[in-house]
Amino acid sequence: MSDNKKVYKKTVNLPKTSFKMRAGLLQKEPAFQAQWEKEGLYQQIRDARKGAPRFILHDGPPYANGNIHMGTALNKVLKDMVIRVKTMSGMDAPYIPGWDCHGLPIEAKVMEQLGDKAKGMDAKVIRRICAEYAAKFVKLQKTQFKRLGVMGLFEEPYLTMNPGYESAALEVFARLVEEGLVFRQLKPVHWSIANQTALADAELEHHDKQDSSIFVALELTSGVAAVPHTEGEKVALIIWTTTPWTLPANRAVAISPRFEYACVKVETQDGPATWVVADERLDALLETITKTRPEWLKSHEVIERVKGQDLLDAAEPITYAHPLSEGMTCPLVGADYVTLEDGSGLVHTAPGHGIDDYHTGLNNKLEIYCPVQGDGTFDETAPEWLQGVVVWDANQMIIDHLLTETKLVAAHTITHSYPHDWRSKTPTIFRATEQWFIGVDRPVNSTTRTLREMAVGACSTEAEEGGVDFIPSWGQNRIGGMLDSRPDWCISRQRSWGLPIPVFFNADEQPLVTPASVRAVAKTFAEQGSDSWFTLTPAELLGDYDPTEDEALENPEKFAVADLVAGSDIFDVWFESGSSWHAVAKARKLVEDIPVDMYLEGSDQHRGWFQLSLLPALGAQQRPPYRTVLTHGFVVDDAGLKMSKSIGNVIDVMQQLEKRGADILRLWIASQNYQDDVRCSEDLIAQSEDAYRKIRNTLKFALGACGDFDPAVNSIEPAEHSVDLWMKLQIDVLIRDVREHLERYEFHRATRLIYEFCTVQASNIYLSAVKDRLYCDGADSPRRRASQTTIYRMLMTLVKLLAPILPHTCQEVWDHIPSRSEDEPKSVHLALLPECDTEALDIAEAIVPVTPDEAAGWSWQLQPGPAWIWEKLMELRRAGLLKLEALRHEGVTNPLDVEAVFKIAADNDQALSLIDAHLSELEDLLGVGYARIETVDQLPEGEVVQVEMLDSTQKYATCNRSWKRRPDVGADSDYPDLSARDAAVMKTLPQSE
RNA sequence: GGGCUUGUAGCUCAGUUGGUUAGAGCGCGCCCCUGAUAAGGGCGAGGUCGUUGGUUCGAAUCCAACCAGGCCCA
Repeated sequence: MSDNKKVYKKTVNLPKTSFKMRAGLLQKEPAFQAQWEKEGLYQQIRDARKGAPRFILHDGPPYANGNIHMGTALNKVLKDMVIRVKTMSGMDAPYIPGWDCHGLPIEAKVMEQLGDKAKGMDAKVIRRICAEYAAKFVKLQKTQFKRLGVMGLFEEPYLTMNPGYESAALEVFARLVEEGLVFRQLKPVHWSIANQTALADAELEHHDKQDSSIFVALELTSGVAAVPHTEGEKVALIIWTTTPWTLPANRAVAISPRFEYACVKVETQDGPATWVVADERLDALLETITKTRPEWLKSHEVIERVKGQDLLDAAEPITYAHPLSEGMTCPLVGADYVTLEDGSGLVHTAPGHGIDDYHTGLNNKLEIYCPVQGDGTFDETAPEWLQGVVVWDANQMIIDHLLTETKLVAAHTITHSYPHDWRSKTPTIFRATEQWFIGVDRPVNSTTRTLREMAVGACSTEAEEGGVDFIPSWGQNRIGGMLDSRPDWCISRQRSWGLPIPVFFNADEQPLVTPASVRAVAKTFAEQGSDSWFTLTPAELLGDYDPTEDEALENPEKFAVADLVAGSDIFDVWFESGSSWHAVAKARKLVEDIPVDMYLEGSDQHRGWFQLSLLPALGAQQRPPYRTVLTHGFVVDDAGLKMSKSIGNVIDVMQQLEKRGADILRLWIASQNYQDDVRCSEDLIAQSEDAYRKIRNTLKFALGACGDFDPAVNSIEPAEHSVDLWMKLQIDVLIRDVREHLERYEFHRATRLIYEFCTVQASNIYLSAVKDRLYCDGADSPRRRASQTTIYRMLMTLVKLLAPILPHTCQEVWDHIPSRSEDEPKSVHLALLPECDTEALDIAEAIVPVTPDEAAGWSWQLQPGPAWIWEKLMELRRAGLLKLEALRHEGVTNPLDVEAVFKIAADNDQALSLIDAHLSELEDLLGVGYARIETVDQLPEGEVVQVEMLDSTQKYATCNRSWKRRPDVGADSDYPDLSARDAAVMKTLPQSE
């Protein structure tokens, strides 16, 4: 560098900012979070938005167990971005995070830790340990959520184990009792033998299991006339089952009235017989016999085929001898769920051991019989040889017994998918027990409609009043399908760690559960928590409740409070979290009444929280709890497979947080289309880190460019034809489009627009173009100030649009903005999103230019608007850059050593004036030293302006200050090594020597 | 097995009511700048639009089947 260059360097206005490119997020983010907490930013926002329209995003409580994972982070950050966008849109959007604290996973974990010590331990002691366990993880997860930059009322979260919450959940229960939706019934439920409890659907998972698949012949005891057979020979129904242990509870055989059944004459080693089996299943049955006991079946022949309906309509009803209970006969019944996919087309029906069987049992007045006890052993009502035997062991015993009795047709081992208890990973059974239910097909007292009807209605496409919006819209299909088919909701569990179902039993084992009795318990719980259920007497729990004054009781004299015994069931945890719209949204006065604005959870919650919040809300208040349901997909690995420890493709969120920082993770989340599954890997997050750097650098450059700019003093509107006007247009387009995407919660579109804006419009084009004037124009020159005005506008736009996504970085930028205008708030998080100058946009975009041909059809002449003009100029830029690239390969590597020549036909006045007006802007957009126009007689067909790039190293001298090679270097004799502009600038500067 | 859903360059995403040669940014490769420097600029190479069949003058787009994922069930 020459001495002169060194001298001039000091006179150049280089970027000036203390904002560092090195982000240091790992140190800065916790510092910002501490600062926000100290300054009470959340409360400041509440105060600032007091009285503004409310937006309530009601938090679905994560389970207070373990560390958060990537899915939790995705969910919380999406919620946080929604809250922040709404807040910055001027709404009052408080956020109260919550935790689901009760339930089996915690209890199981605690029991596991206690080991043998748990035996004989008092329920209230176990509950205390569970509460401590839950509290520990609430505290842990709270720290983790805050580390993600999630903003909310973390000092007062809602916990489902808080007395106030428990009491409020009981209030919801009281309403459901009042509406006649709560009932008690013997019903087969999924039962975990290992945990000795009924399980909710959500507590099951399916794994492969080996079982015995058997075919059994059940001999007819009456109605044989309906089956063609040889007089005097046995007639038998062939049934199939993979759970031989349920045969003691067999009470019927179900067939389909629609199918054809074959009457097959067989000769076996046990003698002759006629079998009834579905025609379509006969071959499969014979194949099984051939494979398992080929000697046994000597011959077979189909005598005739009869319709299932005909068997059901037999003059003398068909009955058969129970396979295990001597002397018992059972009926043949019809059912529509019989399939021909496997089995024999005749379905073994045990109403105490299966849901379909149960319904068939109800329809046909069969006994709901269940000889299996909670520990999985047979009770004293079972055949003596089975009593005390565990069902899994009973399978083989029963097969052996059937073989001895010559009732077995075939048996072999199969592997099939079978429900397992998600905690103990052991297979579950269906077992009929007395359970509490919320009925979905019972008319709700105050409406005559059923819960199912109301729920399906609220979620249907015919968006009636109070209908729910689903984002994405197929959520409606999904929840609708589930609501159509869901059974009554079994809300009771036989465990300790939960909210007790406030039921008392009298001496006759009759339950006391009325709106008043439930509310009495709710009152006690509000004061003393649900632990009181285990420490207080029923009289104390019920307080001043008096059965004789309870109109809901038909026979109050039978319910003397002193003689009552408290029940031992607790609620399904879903009932608790499903009451949060009342226990939190209403109780904390977030809303006057439901619906709240939004529930936002993963798509698995269509069956979970969305549905199990909808039902109680409809039951209690006949309206849905939410206006909008927004769902997101799951986090999967880079190949789209689910993350699992066994595959080893899990990306740990806290590890990423400690490695890269929250804003990187947030940017990654914001850039994903969450409606689908979200792919995640180390590399994919690393890509967001690159994007972050680009954004950060753009912000840094803007801060540096405004280092000596005070908007209140130095603002100047850009001159006509300046590239600043183009930039202003781009900013307005950005604001318009980004806000549109944000309003639709399409963060990934908004994020991409902002990012591409930083890359293309800002970095590649505008900032590169105005560098020369920022650096070399006089510090206070109008042209430079106009660019600064534009850059400042760009900076404020970006920092506000980005604030919901990158709260820490934007706070940092905000703190570095020099001479930030007085009307701007102290924190960017108190600011409003930028407004688009729609008027300017309309003017720029609405005036559409037309070619003369196109104009022919119009009655008036259209003028090209700025947007169109700039589009043409940008095309010239692209063409010029290509030429520049070609020149570079010829050895002219520095564009400042190049002059751009625009060739225009001499008679094209319009083009000449257009290019002339924008000549200096084109010079900078191309980054060349000099640009000029050259008129020519004619241009090739279709060309209006032709751009050429010429090596000017031999033609012009280089300006030692701006480094541009141009003809006006040396024009000022005082500064022979400077261009005219730079010489003029130098003369305005105070002489340093 | 059933319900809902997804499949466009290595990655993240655009692709209007079916209509020229399927786009962008990143990443990658090559080049340049050194006054945005743990930065910046330019150019370029990347795609049988999951597969197969069908409708159509014409399909990434409409239909069907299949394949591979995901969630929820059985």
